[in-house]
Order: sequence, then structure tokens, then C-alpha cells
Amino acid sequence: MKIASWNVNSLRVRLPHLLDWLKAAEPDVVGIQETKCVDEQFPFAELEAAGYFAAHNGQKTYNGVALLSRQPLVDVCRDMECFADEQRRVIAATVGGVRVVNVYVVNGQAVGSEKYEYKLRWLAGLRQYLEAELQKYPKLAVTGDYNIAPAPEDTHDPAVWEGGILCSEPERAAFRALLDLGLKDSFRLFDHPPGTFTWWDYRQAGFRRNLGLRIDHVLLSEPLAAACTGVQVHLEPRRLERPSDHAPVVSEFTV
DNA sequence: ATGGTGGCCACGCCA
Repeated sequence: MKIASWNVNSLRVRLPHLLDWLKAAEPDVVGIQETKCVDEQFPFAELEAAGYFAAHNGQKTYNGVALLSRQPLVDVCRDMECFADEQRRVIAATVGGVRVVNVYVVNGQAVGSEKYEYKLRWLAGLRQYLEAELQKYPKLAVTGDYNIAPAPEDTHDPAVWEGGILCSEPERAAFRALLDLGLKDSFRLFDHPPGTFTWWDYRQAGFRRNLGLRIDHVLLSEPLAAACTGVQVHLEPRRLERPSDHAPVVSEFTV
């Protein structure tokens, strides 16, 4: 079984890339972020033809998250009960006994900004939400664009990034608070080459120069972490013409 | 040099 996370930066633009990648990678479940479309524009038919059930929590222009699955998606939920939010950033569903929560965490723009304060409030809400989900579902996977690089080695140049947005201590503390619930950063269960990232700025030839960050993560509860056999970043879609600025992250399981 | 690239949408916002 494979559970993946991918920020596609507009699903309508990236649908051909997504369909090609689904065929090549054969993930069982995919959390998609930044669909940037309303539910009426979501390509249910194309994804069904590709063999995937889908659930979407969309809005116009910004944000928007979806779950794709080869098996039916059960008990779909589109908000965090404990945190009211007009922005569409969460979707959760149960697939074959595994609860999958897919999140698009607030970017935060700049440390100290209003959006940054919203990001920290949002992450506190996420912690509370996931704490309750873990009570209900021992097998929990949390896919997402977290917009947090957990450690200096998750940046191409700590001198540039440390203390700034995506890398500030309060953001990292909020990420650790999620792990403190009993979740594992699945990527760190395995060894990876230095400079393994999931996002590269479109500007300044960031991908070609590997000026990246690791900000997309699949967190796993203990039972799933114990069954996880590997985590990979798929660079192929990032090499294409008109790519998303993010690459897919795939966690693989024995079951 | 406070730029730069891209998506949305039609100008500025957001990342």
C-alpha cells in the first residue's frame, strides 16, 4: 500500500501531470493540496476513469484539498470541529481501516505578520483536531503541505532560512507538538541523501540548483509507522514542463 | 538589486 502527498498548485493546470503520475506511481491514497478550484470544476470523471474515488473540499482561486483513493472513501470530513475556518485546508476520510487526514497548512508569509499569527493559531487547532482523531482512529496518516521545514537539514541553506518563514522556532515547535501526539515523520524513519527536498521556488532556477526545502510530509501513528517500509520523493513530475513547485512524497507499507 | 516565477484572473493577491 502507498499513501502519497502532493501540492499540485492548481489541479486544472496540473491534471495531465497528475494522471500520468498516478499511472506510473500507482499510489493507493493521495492527499492533494492547492486544487485552487470549486467543487463544480473538480475533475471527478477523469479521476474515476483513472481508477480513483475522490473527495474534494474546494474554494475559488485559493487553497482547496482533495483525497484520491483506489478504495471507497468513507466518513469524509471537511473541517476541524475545534477550529472554525473559512479557508478550505482540511479533508479527512477512512480507507480500508486507515484514517487519512490531508492538510494544506497556512503559509504564513513572513514571521510576525498577521498571516503568521493565523498559521500558528491554525496549527494549534490542527493539533487539537489530530489529538481527537487519534483517539478515534489508531491507524492515522496525516498527509500534507505543512509549510514547515522541521530541521536545518531540511533546507538547502540554513544560513538563508533559519529563523525565517517556514523555518522559525515557533513553527517548528508546532510541528514537534504534532509529533508529540504520537505521530512519526515517516521520511525520518529511513535514511536519505542530504539535499532531499519536496519544494523548490520557481524563481532563480531553484529546482535545477536544488535550492529546496522539505515541507511536505506524511505523518504516521505508531501502528502505521511500524508497517512503513520506505518513503520516497518523486522528482520526475518536478522535471516536466509547467510543473508544480512541489514534488510528490510517497510512503509505502507492507499491507 | 527587497528583485525573481507562476496561478488566478484581469489587477493585485498569494505562494
